[in-house]
Amino acid sequence: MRLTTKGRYAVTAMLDLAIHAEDGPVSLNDISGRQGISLSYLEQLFARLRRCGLVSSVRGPGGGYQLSRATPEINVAEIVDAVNESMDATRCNKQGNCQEGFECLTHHLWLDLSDQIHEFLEKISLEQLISRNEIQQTARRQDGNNDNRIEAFLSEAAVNG
Amino acid sequence: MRLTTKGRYAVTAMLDLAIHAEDGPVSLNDISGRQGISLSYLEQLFARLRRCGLVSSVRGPGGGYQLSRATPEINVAEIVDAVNESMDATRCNKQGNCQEGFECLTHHLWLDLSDQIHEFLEKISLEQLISRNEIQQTARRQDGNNDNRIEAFLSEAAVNG
DNA sequence: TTTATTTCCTACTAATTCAGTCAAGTTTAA
DNA sequence: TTAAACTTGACTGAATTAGTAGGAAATAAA
Repeated sequence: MRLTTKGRYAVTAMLDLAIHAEDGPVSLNDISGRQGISLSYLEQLFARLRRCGLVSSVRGPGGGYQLSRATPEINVAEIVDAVNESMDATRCNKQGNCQEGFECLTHHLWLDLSDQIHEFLEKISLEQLISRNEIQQTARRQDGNNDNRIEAFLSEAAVNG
Repeated sequence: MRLTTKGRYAVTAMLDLAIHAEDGPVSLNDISGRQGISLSYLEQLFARLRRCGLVSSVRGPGGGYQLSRATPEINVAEIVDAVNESMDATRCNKQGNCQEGFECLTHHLWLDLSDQIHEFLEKISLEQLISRNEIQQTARRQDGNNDNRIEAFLSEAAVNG
């Protein structure tokens, strides 16, 4: 079992996508800028997310990615599953042949833990995440930085005619 | 966050220790034979378990390892913590500086998940594990193999005088 | 006192995965 | 037609895993 940057980045990016869904397709370049994730790495992650049917892509200028389903219909577990192998805690992939064809002494413990983790992550939808206070604050901070850049660009444009 | 063979072996070995506690100190060689874990690897794991005060050692012939506390007083979480870094799911070790000094968009999600996992594993003591049916069965199977070997040895000894 | 058994300690290694880069493509709106 | 944007595959340095190897120290038993 593992949860690494890969799975964490995927959820973060999907959440960014959900937050900025109103503006049409979101480019990986924008996500990269806001979330501090390298563009090339995002490309790899979204290839998997697309293959699992979680997002759809729009190519060409003005294109980007969109969620395939509404935010209440996407939960964190499936995002992590899409990019990470899984959150399975057993060694035997739940086969029960962990020690010479038989169950190891702790097989059922890890089975229970796997269920526990999966249930927890399954219960959390993107919509629920968006509605959380801390996340809205963080999102505003990230967008604020972006707005500042836009403002700076616009005022400069005004000066230059 | 990760749960690998290291953490799983540690819990398995501690459980083996708990099950055979009545026979006095348990040697790593015995555990290695019963649980199919390499002796050298066990030595590394028990060095950490000893440093964390979970087991005490008796050197010399007939020696081995003993639990430092009674089985209800040892839970799975502390065993995993002793050998694995931790089951912390955040990237920032709960510091909240995951993205350029600020919290990343999903910081609180991973914080909650970490708590969830830790609480779950904390609630499970070695005593609870021992009392589980599947574990008793597995233990009997493992000891059975061992008993067969002892029987074979004894009957051979009888033949040889 | 010797010997066998056991823990203790350090160093090494092959394989895997992570996290990310690089370089070439293809699509398609403007 | 052109450039923005996605797509794909190969590659890489660093870290971690899952061990192995070899010996030193302690100690109970012969």
